Amino acid sequence: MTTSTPHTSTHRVTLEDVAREAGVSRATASRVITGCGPSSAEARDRVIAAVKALGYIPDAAARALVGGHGFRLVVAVTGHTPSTLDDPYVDRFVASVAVTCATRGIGVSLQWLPYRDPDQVRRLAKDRSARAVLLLNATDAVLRAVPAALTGRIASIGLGSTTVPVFDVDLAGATAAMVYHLYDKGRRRIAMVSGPAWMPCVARSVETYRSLMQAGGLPFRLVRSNFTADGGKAAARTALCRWPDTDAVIAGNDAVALGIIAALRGQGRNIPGDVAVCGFDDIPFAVLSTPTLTTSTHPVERIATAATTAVLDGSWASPATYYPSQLICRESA
Amino acid sequence: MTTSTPHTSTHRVTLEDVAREAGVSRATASRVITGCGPSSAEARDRVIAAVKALGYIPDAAARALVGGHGFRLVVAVTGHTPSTLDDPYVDRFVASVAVTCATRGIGVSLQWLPYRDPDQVRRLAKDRSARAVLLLNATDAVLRAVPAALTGRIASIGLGSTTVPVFDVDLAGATAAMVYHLYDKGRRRIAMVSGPAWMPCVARSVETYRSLMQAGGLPFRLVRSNFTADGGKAAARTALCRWPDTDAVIAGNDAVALGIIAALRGQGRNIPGDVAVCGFDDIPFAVLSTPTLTTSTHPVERIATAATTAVLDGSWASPATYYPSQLICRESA
DNA sequence: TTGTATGCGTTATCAC
DNA sequence: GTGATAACGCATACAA
Repeated sequence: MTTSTPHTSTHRVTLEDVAREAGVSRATASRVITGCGPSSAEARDRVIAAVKALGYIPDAAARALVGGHGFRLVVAVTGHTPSTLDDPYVDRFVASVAVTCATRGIGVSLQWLPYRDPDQVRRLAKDRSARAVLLLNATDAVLRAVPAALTGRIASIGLGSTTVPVFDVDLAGATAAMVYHLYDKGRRRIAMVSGPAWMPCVARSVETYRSLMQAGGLPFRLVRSNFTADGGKAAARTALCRWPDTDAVIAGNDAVALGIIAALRGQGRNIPGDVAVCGFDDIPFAVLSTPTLTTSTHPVERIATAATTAVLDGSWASPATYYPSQLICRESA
Repeated sequence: MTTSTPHTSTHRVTLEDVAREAGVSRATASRVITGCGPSSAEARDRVIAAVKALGYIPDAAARALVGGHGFRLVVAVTGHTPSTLDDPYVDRFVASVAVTCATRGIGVSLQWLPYRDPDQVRRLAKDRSARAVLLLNATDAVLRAVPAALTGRIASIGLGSTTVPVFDVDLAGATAAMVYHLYDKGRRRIAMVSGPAWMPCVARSVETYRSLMQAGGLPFRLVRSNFTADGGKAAARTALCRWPDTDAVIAGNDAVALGIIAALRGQGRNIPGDVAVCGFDDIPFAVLSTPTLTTSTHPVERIATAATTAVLDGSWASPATYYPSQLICRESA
């Protein structure tokens, strides 16, 4: 069963070698390995044995060439400047995608998608090396610019469309849980410091907050910010200047929440005594802040893995998949 | 000069199309585009014009197939468990690499390299889809297992070898600056909470600390930990139990430093009054902690970009490149 | 079920 | 300086 030719270290083992070792043709070996097409049990066993014996690894380049599909997954992040990519959330997402891709022998590349030039999505369809695309912070304009050629191999985190499925955390549920939690704690003048208005995913939080406050006859107090601690500091000042009696703040993420806490304490306010603050993401340092931060989990890894799998396999169950976020009650609210 | 066949949106423009448009052979078109081989000025102009007119993008898969090289950069992180990959530093590094790779049309994949099985590096050489490799937290055993086939397209962050160039932050310089800073502030009983002993990069910090303390006739107080806040908490308790009069602690990173601060404050110690604490990395939350954290910068993006470029271009100036870290003095030390 | 033959898009080796 | 032509490794339509 073993060929007489020894393995020289320079020689790469190819499908031809496997077929010869198994005593079958290349076609049969290929069918067994890909799992597509008919194959007898005996042939299958022999091919599999040969694969293991020779340590065969399919050449992804050749597969991509004949298959006509690319070999890298592109993560495109919409934003106003290239520094949009310089974000811990993006980092975490990309790393998760990179892990999921690794087992399939493909890689990830990360690029900025200018807010001002949504049509750049089309270039991704032209580039044959791009096997699939994952959109982050996509706007309506970006979604409209998605060419039909990308259908089935593109997904979005945040906002989706009829042709682009969306995978994200259940922001509405998370926001509702926070509002209820604060209400239970006796808070009635609850403000929200949300992300920038142009980010579509922000709307889901804001709308939930708005409808809940309205239903309860409570005041609607919204301040727009970015997703940084500095943004949180500024927003806190704005909010307390505008509505001094605010007794709770829901922040867009933990960084913002920590910025808000810093600003509030700087003004002599007691957290959570005077103002309760809660964040979103449950970053590692949420448990290290003073006070420790009440927040809600963000299953970034699950989202990244699901979106990657969907876009690579080219099939998904639903046009919209939202993963639950869990409220983590600590000291700040 | 323009062909009569219109561009159907489904048809991908290939080198054949460019050659036809330019009125030359595929070979000539290829020579012009790659820049390798002879070509007349006229042929060059016509090919370049055709490329622009048709919006031609070379098929990377075909290039990789004929060239024999891969199309993805593999980042392999050594550690005891797969959760080694679940680290903000790794995330940040991978994202930076993914950005640098994007402009070259290739992708990144991230995988765990088991501490117990260093020989798994060899598999990367077998896999033709891997164009280059970047090692994180590589041990001596891993470095020894690196096959010759990887020479010229592998680099390491942390520890290098004669065949594997290293790119990293100047940990020795950063540590020295911290020790001097603490000394200037009057601290004399300075402890260090380092990363685990098996991580070679940790040695550079420890050695610098050791020699400096020895030179100054000061006590050497080392506690091993991991790079998490919980690890920092435990290490702080150990250190203060062993050497109650410790008046300063140098932590392995900011997470550890914040854990140390939390533990110390829990024991009623005043920071920096009783004990000065400094970290490393200068994470965004170093400025948000109470007290704000004295730390040192970590140019992860520069390191990642340099290593990626070196390993992709296959050439580098020096076998070891260390980037400076800058001390950031805040309240904690 | 299996083997034969062809094509994927590019680079490189030759003659010319 | 240029143009045929042979690889590169694999998947698949087709014939057996």
